[in-house]
Amino acid sequence: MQDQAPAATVSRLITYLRVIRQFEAVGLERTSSEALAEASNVSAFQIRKDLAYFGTFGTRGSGYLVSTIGLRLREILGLTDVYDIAIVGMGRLGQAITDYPAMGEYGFRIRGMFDSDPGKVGLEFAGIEVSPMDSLPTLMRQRNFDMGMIAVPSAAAQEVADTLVSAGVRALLNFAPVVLNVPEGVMVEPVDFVASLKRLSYHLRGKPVLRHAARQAT
Amino acid sequence: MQDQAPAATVSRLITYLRVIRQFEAVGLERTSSEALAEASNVSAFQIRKDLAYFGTFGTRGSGYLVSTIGLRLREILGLTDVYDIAIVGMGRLGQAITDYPAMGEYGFRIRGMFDSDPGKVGLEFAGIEVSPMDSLPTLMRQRNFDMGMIAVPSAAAQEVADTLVSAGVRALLNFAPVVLNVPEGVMVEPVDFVASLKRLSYHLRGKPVLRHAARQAT
DNA sequence: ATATGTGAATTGATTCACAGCG
DNA sequence: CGCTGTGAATCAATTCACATAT
Repeated sequence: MQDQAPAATVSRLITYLRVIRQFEAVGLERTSSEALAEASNVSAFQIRKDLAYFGTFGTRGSGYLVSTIGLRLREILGLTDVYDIAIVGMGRLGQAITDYPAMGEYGFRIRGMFDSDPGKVGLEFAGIEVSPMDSLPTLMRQRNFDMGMIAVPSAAAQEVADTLVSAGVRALLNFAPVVLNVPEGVMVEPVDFVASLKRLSYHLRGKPVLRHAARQAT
Repeated sequence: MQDQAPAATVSRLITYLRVIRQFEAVGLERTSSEALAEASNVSAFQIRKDLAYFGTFGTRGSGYLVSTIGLRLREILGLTDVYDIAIVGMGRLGQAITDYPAMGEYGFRIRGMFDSDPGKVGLEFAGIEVSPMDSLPTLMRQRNFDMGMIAVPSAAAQEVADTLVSAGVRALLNFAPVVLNVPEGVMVEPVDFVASLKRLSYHLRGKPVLRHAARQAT
């Protein structure tokens, strides 16, 4: 099962599912590519093309059933499975992720917490004990983590990624602002809101609401 | 000054600048498209093409000067300016952003905090007092926020976006997992790590390390 | 009659090959 | 001679138009 669909399509499918969930929440039963397009800010063409990568969903002339498109989207995105996750780095960020509510709504389960700081080892968050970093390979054999979240300082991120990858993890969420080198078949998703701010600053460059004094950025 | 370069190019420029900063940190003076490519995980072609959108940077035959490419990247990305930011929603997420250290390294300054909850109004974070939501238009006139960060629950996000936009803000960082509708010229950057997890689950779909029991996702 | 599903056309981004400059 | 800068070629994604199914 190779990734035939473009990455942009997958990102949009995630949006479509969000919209469908809103439709489900208000009890809507039928919808159309037009209605989905409206709520997702894309064209109806785009939606039909995106869905077409994965088969046929609706009935011509009448549209889509909210329930079936919802189920199919969940299946396509792999959200009908459960994923066990290891967080590496239990500093402020790691701790914040721990009790983030929205994750449990899907099958994302945090099942391991690691830190190289002996002061952190043994602490408990959300009922899970922090293990020392060097126990990761051993614990991996028992718990088979599907995903790893890298919440360590930039300087340590590549080493953590290597450890996770050699333990068999093939999906990494990387909060550190560095490019990770991983072998073919391993997927890295960067999460970096400062990078997003920089995309915004590019958008605003040269036209601030108020002209500010120039300043040397570091 | 329209956005001539593709969005993907801008994202890569941010990566290049990160690499250049590492080069600066170790005192490296010269580099090449090849070296940058290596450290950024892209092709040397891509780097030269990306830079070419913005002019000429290096000297043929010898490569790039780390200092000049660093300066040019900062200029292109608008990072030599200062941006005043309003955070809306001072719940856990808003508070966490408040004392995030990496932001001050660039010219991103948090200058306003807003919340509609009277219990939050008047509290102080990082030396800034939380103002009531309805004072945003007034304060906007005094402080001219360049960017808005939306850290409110999904249900309130669109309304907050509308308020910010009509106050004149043209760059929004949206932490709520909803699609925001904004007029032409306003840029929205979504930040949603659960969406990133879903991209990972798509990557893993049907091939978990360990086969898990099926489960109905919501 | 209506809205999906899809081949064809178009647009855009990436890759390449090499011309141009130091 | 080496490495940048760039037009041309390839590849990919989006848009369109319409045939198709209900």
